[in-house]
Amino acid sequence: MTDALPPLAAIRVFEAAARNLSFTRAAAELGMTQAAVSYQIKLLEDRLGAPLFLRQPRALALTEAGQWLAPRTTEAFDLLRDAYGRFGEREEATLIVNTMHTFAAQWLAPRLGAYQLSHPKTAVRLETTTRVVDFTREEVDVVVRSGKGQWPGLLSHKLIDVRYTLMVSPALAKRVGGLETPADMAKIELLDRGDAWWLQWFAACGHPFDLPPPDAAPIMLQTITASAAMAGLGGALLVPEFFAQEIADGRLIQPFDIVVDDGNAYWLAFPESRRNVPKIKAFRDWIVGEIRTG
Amino acid sequence: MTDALPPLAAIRVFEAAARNLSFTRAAAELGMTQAAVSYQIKLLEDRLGAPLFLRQPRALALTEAGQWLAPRTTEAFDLLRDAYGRFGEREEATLIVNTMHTFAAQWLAPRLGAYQLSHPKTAVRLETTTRVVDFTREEVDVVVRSGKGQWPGLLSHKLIDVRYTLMVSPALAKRVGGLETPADMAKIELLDRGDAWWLQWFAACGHPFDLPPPDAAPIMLQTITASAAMAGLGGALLVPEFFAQEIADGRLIQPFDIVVDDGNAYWLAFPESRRNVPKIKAFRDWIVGEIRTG
DNA sequence: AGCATGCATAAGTGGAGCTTATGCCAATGA
DNA sequence: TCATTGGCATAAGCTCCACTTATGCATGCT
Repeated sequence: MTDALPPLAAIRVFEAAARNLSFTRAAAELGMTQAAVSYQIKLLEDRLGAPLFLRQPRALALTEAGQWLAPRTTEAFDLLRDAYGRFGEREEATLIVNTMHTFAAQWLAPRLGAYQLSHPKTAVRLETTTRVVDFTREEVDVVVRSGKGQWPGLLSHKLIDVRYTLMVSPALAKRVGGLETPADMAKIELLDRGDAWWLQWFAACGHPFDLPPPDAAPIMLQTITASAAMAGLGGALLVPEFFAQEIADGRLIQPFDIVVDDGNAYWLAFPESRRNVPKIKAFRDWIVGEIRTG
Repeated sequence: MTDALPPLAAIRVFEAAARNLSFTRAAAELGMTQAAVSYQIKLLEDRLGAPLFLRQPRALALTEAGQWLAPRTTEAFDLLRDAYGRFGEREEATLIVNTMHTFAAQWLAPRLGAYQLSHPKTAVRLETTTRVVDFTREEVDVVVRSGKGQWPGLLSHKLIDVRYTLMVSPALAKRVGGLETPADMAKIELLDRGDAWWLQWFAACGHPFDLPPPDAAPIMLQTITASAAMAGLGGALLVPEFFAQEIADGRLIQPFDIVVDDGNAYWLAFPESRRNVPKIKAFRDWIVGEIRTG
């Protein structure tokens, strides 16, 4: 395809001039000077080899060639103006959030309803993955991931420290006669006991303990592990912020104050270059506020 | 209308990249480097606040935003490409020639048929005016006008010298007993005798003559004056080239060799800037050839 | 491993696309 | 008739942006 299109700048100027039938008004509309319009029109006429306007004393008129070209050009520009004009609004329509399963299930999902209510114009699409997403390869607006919060090109906000503590169901604690000291841990099952956090937890409580061999099929999903714990099947290491409601309801209790932590945290992150995109800014403000107010 | 259109150069590059799903191929199509395409796409994405492409290892893909924008953009560009692509061909379709009445009637019109046959793609529209046309104000491709052939901004080709000579019908000459010497002129009527050329003509033939007062209603159109002469109503001053056929047919005769001339000529003229427009070039070549070959 | 493919990025540059300033023409109006 | 005004053309000069060149990096292929 021999792209014989004349310079687009000239075409745009022609479109405005033809619509206004005035170089001066076209210049005003395009935010440039009348001289620039005159220059571009001349350029286009030279390029096409035919005059497009008749310069009559006080009035500008299109030649036949111009009359033929003008409506077609305007039609094309109307399409562009419509598409790029509605783009912004369209873009605000959906926000794609990618998080880890646990955060989505235990923290975000329960709160999303409120967000949707306060931001009716944007629908949140919540995706969960285990793999780390690459913003240049996948279509995601913001992510919640764990780490130290330093990712090149990304702006991040700390949400929740990654800290684990022991949780059991009150019924289980009662059945084994109470969990008063770490030594009592021998009385209960350890859920998801392949989890390396158990090692740290026992180290932190200063009580030597022989960890049993890991389960054949580790669970590794806090939501499920927590369900097992609530069912009284054993003790689980869980992030307290994720189960605040369960503790408040009395479905889980935290027998010891011992909390382990490796310095990682859950972070909200998104490309630095998109920090001013309204829907992203709105979501960030909301989630940071939610964290602050508990 | 807030013309929030992003830079058109970026839009054009996006259109090509989206169509090719490859920055490299788009660059080749647009005759620029891959780096330039990458730059423009980034510019557009920054401007819109949303990525348009997913840069996957060996394959480029459009994001949802890109998928929404691409077809609309391509549609607009297809319109432009179609319009500006067909423009040239359309432009060749008609040639507007503006001449003086006499030249059109006596010289051009009889030959136009042959031109149309040899250039079937362009229709010639022949307009005649008395007023001098201004190419910037009226829609005309070429003119034939008389003068010295020097007009700023115009390119001109000399066609025919403006020379007048006496013509009468053979019947009239016979009726008055022949026109042998200028003295015989007293025997016939002078057609269009207000015409200043008569003064020059009598001066040139060296024979004193009292010009009668001008007609109440001067004709000033050679075609009509010539008709009157052919009808035997008197002698007329006519441009010989315009009446070659009538002389050949014996409908008019030129009794004396005396010819007057003020240095003016009929010229073909058109804007210098349009000298390479095919239809103009073709017409000029043809008319110059017709003049040369008589 | 090593090569090929394809996009990103940095640095540097040339010229397109402006602006400012001025001229010119014709219509308008006192 | 003369001054005024509206509107486009033109010249000169500058600025910045759209490019190129060169290189890097990641991935997939052989």
